[in-house]
Amino acid sequence: MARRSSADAIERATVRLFAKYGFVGVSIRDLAAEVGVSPAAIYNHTSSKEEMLWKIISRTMGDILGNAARAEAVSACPVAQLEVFMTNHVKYLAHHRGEARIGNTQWRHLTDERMQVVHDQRDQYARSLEAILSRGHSKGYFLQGSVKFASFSLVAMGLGVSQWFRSTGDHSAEEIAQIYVEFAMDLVRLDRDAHADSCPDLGHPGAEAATAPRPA
Amino acid sequence: MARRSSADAIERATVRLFAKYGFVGVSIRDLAAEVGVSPAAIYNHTSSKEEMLWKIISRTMGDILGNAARAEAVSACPVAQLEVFMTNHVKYLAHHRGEARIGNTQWRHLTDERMQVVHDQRDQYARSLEAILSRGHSKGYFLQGSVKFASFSLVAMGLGVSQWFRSTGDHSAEEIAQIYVEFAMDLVRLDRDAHADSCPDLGHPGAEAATAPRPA
DNA sequence: CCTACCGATCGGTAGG
DNA sequence: CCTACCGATCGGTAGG
Repeated sequence: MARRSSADAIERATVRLFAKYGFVGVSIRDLAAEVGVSPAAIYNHTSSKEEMLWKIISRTMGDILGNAARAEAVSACPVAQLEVFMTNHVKYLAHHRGEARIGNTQWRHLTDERMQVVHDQRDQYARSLEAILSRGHSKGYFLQGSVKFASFSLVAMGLGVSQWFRSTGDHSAEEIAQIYVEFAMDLVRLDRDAHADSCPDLGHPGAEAATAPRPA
Repeated sequence: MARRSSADAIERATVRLFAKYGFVGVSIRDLAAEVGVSPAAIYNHTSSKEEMLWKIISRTMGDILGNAARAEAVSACPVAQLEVFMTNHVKYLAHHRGEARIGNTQWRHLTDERMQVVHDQRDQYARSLEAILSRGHSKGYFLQGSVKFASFSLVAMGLGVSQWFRSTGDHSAEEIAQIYVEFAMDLVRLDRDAHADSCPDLGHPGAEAATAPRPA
């Protein structure tokens, strides 16, 4: 795992330390020591500490909003959309644990305008999942009517993954994502018969798993 | 809402500010200014800043472990235990939002031994929920076999509540707890027939809701 | 409960 | 990328 450049090494150390000790709990001197340069050298790669935080958070928010957009684009069927959304959600948070922690707990240390941007993006992410659940409920695929709370729950479940996931554990991120897709389908109360009867995109990815009778 | 004493006012301000800006992001001077005393006066009520953090976290962990113990004691039936566990979980986290945030994100700023205590308590909490799910699965009430991940998911869902809940919102904590109990029963795939057939504690609290056919 | 202060550390910069 | 340093702020204490 060769460090390609100081910029890279600094970015990686920043994510690791901000995630562990928080933005305020990490000094420029801590970062410099971790990378093996002088404190002043950090400022060759950034204009301020807050800029480092913003870089991490804005990239992360962009990533997950991209995942959400791809989930909505994958099919006209809310079942397929939910499956892809949840898969992306869990896999991203498992593979970007530090970024997830930072994005969720450290945005209060951004300047006011940036804090507002992040707040709006979080809102947009939750609302895009909520929209999937709403459409599925309208079509009669998802019997669960509390779409707002269901949406919050599914988002929170994924954030939980970012807290305990270890790539060295018994399950890969892929396997965990599959389990969480199953949890999601149960939580929204997928009606497999209703879905099989009127799916607008027959044969979409996961349609078989979503309509086949469940193993006892 | 009269402040009964400075000690009380300091404790409340500490929870509020630690939850919002983090342990390292709040200075003794911030706390003093919030309460309206001099910085030095804070030390009439505590021996150190870390002691203030420990007081909040240890009390909170004790509270939720007590909730978990009461859930296991309420009945011999895992369905009743899960219902009570989830109700307590959601209601406590809705009513102690600041403490929940602090307990979940600020324990890294405790001394090593205290950090270990909190780590063990978090483990114990998750394992007590996991034990309920395991017993329910063995008895054939809960069809979901991924009890570890289901347990993590239910804990994370509750932590989500502590992030967005407002007592001024459309739903009371009680109402939200009921919805989340429903989510939990769906996520573990409660088999209502199996439960009605062999519940070891017929007539336990919630048994009716847990066995009655679901409204369409 | 206060004023006044301790040494240490902070984010950031000057100058090379 | 470095050494050396700036003013500000930190947790905590002395002395009353």
